[in-house]
Amino acid sequence: METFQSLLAKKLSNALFAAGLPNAGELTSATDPRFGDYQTNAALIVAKQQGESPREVARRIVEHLKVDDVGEAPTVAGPGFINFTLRPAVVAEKTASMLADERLGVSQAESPRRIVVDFGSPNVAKPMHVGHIRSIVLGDALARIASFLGHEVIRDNHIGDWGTQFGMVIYGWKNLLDQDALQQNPLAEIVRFYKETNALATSDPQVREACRQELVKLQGGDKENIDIWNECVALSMQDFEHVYELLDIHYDIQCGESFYHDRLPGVVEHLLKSGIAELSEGAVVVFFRDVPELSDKPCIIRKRDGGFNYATTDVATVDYRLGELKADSVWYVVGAPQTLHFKQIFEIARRQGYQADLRHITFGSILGEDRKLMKTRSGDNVPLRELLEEAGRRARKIIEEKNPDLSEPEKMDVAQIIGIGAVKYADLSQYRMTDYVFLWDKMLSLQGNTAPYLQNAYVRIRSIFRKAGKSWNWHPADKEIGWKPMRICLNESAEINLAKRLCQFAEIVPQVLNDFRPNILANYLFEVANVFHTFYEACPVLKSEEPARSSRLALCYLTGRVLHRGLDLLGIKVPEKM
RNA sequence: GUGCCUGUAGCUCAACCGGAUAGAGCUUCUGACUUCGGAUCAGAAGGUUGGGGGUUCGAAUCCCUCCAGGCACGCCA
Repeated sequence: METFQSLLAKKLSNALFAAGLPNAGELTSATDPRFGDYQTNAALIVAKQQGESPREVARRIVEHLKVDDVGEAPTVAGPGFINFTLRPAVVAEKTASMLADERLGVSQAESPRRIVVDFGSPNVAKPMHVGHIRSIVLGDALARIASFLGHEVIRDNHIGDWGTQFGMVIYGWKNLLDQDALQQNPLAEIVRFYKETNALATSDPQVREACRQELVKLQGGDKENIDIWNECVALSMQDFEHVYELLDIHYDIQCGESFYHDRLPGVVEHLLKSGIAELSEGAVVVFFRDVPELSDKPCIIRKRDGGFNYATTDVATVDYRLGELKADSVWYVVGAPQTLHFKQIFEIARRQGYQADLRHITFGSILGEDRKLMKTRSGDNVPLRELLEEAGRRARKIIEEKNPDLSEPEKMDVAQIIGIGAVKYADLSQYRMTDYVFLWDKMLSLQGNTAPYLQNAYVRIRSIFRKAGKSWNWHPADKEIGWKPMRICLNESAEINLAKRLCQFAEIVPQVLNDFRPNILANYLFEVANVFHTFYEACPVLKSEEPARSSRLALCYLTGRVLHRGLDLLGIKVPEKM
């Protein structure tokens, strides 16, 4: 289904051609309702290129614009903008066709790609903490959107399950393990003795050496150490899975660092042979002498002592994803501190001849109310599991206040949906690069740009349909569209505004991937909820006469589906009641 | 020291590849309820876009410079 935007863009392009002008500028939705629904700055750009009067160029373009099938006659305004206004009847038609479309008008990508999305990536023997939220939530939302747009998405959890920390973990397991505590809370106990070992190793060279020996034994395949390692990985995974369940996150593959362990010697050998890497001060190093920004930033892929590091693993990972998984694109949803590292890894991939699209998608930090990195009172990282449980508890409290009549199972279910949704939405509704302040009251508020506000709009719609009776008994999540083709009539301005906004869903969703910004979709959904509420105030639905009644019910239905689908693309669920 | 990121209303954040009078929400103030779930809506107030230069028809956006905060810069991940 073609969007108004792309339809008008084609018409514009034709008009420019017919007027003998170069194709230029862009056609976007209007920045202000006074300027109609869509606008283009094409005349301004062309006029600049050709040294002519912008308004004069605009007039020439307008002469060739044939848009009478969708809108009013285009107007020239301001310095030379051309504004377009849609006719309500055309909007009504489009709205009706959206009703019958399972994809709500969103087109599949013209050239579907195979995309590996690398996000989350927790470390074994360390609990996931608040710092992991952004990677998980962002990565999952991007994966959902890419998948909806028709790409083949492989979600990969690159778990930190191999590396020097295991020397200490194994030493701690052998010397400091408290079996009872391990039974009680396995991961907490592992973290405890890992920290203690770490402290010991820092102050005591003998412990440090012992840890190193344990690591050497592990890497040499020592049976006892391998068993301990396996046990620690399994216990950690249980904890991760619990968090993933709370967050409704599902990976397609979980190729952690250990998965690549066997491949590392081959990787280094290959890079040496091909001349990409060289020996330097005993280590194997890749220099980027011809890349200005990396010229003084070499990348070590094998340490002087023969050990491998995370750069080695990441090169092996690129090999696997591009060489064996045949990915066209890899998205690394990883914090900004690793920017330099990924520049190096991507450059090494390029030198190996890979042409895939490799992206490092960075994001800002989560701050506490003091505007410093969010920590517990004792200065530790905030465990993610506890944070999510807290979200559920707080949501539960609000539900008790606002809607005590819900049944107990409903309360539990709704609290989960609202609490988790609030945390996810707080993250996704803002530009990923800026740091943001984590405020419970703000994200759980029923007012403003929050998940509960959007969920409430949806709940109101569902409530209307419960009252509307059996003949309207379908659900937005149903695969089957239970809606017969019907006429939509748009008379009130609130109806027109709502319908126009709904039609933009298909324009917004693909935009998210331009620069990996789910906040564009979040803001759009907020606007939808907003114009819906205005409509809801201004236009009675159930009490109105036919044909307005059916038409308004259809608008409600479509709004419900857009909210449902839109939030689903962000990984957020909606309750039926709240 | 070098490089990257960030700086927008009192607070939390938008503004898509340079577009029109920089938008929301919270807070404050003024209105609208025998409501389809008022958990809402309508309206008002609130700005030298960190400072200063520059590029042009036009700059929060691009360039230069300074300030503030964060991060990274050869054997941790």
